[in-house]
Amino acid sequence: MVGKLGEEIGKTGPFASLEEEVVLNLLRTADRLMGTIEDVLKPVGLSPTQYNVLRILRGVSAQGLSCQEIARRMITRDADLTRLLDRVQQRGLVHRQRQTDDRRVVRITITPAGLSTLSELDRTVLDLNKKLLGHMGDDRLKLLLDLIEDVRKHAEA
Amino acid sequence: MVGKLGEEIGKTGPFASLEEEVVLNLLRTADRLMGTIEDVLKPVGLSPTQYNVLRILRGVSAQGLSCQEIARRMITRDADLTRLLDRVQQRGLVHRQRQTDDRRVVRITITPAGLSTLSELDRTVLDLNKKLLGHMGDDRLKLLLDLIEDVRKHAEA
DNA sequence: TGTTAATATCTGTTTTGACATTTATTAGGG
DNA sequence: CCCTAATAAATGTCAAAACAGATATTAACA
Repeated sequence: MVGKLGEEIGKTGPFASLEEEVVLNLLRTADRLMGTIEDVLKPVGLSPTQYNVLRILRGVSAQGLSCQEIARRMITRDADLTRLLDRVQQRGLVHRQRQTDDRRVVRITITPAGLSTLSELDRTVLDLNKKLLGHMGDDRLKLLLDLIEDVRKHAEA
Repeated sequence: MVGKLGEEIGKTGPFASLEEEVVLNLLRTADRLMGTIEDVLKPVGLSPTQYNVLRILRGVSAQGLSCQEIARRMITRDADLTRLLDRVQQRGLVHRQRQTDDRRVVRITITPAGLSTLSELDRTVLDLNKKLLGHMGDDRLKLLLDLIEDVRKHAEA
């Protein structure tokens, strides 16, 4: 029952269950992936969350999104989107404007500077993903995707 | 090419590659799992990292571990283990003692209070893991484990 | 219409994380 | 042995996350 992570982290006893082994493996794997992503973003001074927000904004053309729409789409949750946006706004990467019809919502758009920062990273990120997962064939990747989505849907419900 | 996460987060365009879709799905799934884990740990006032450290220490019997051994085994990396240990030590959950033969290393052991805190959580955590992944059969879980380990080994190398 | 609830975002405060540096101790080569 | 490098852990400092609560605006309904 002790799998390869069990050996690697020096654990002597078994995992409490197969489910636990999968959860811990998944968390550790995600942490390591995030580490490599941080490494490639560091040179341009973006955190993974900031990068994620910029990419979300690039994907929605010029009309932008409200804060809560951004929050909903993010890969990792962030309790304090306001100040995250403060920081990228100060660097000129996004633009904020209060909506006129509903003055509660603030519409966020990506600036040309934001777009250019992103495009600098596109090739690097593409290469990184290939480097991280390219060794697995497409069939195994599709299988993995199917299984992961099964987990995620259950965890998000 | 646009998978279910693509639909869910409202993305209109496709992922840049299958590899990217897998990476993003994996990160988002891990984030949601971590969220539910935080929720069950919150009542006892432990962070996931603190809980992880205590479990590592429980697994190695009484002789304990050095700081760097703990760091190596952790699920998520932590640059500041010293102060994490400060906090759990102040709560009486671990014990610190400098080694006599090599006075550079500090040996950390879990206290009875630490063990009892953990055992309070065992049932809850077991149930949580079942709730999160129990809907997938063992066969699919084993398949997922195999695929995830393939990713992790490559990412850790 | 007035009053309360709901929504969207922001702010204040405290804790935690990140990063670089520092101290203490041991190991190794000349 | 002495000097330098290597290792283990701790510390100082600053940025970012967590948590609670506040503000502004709109919606809902008696």
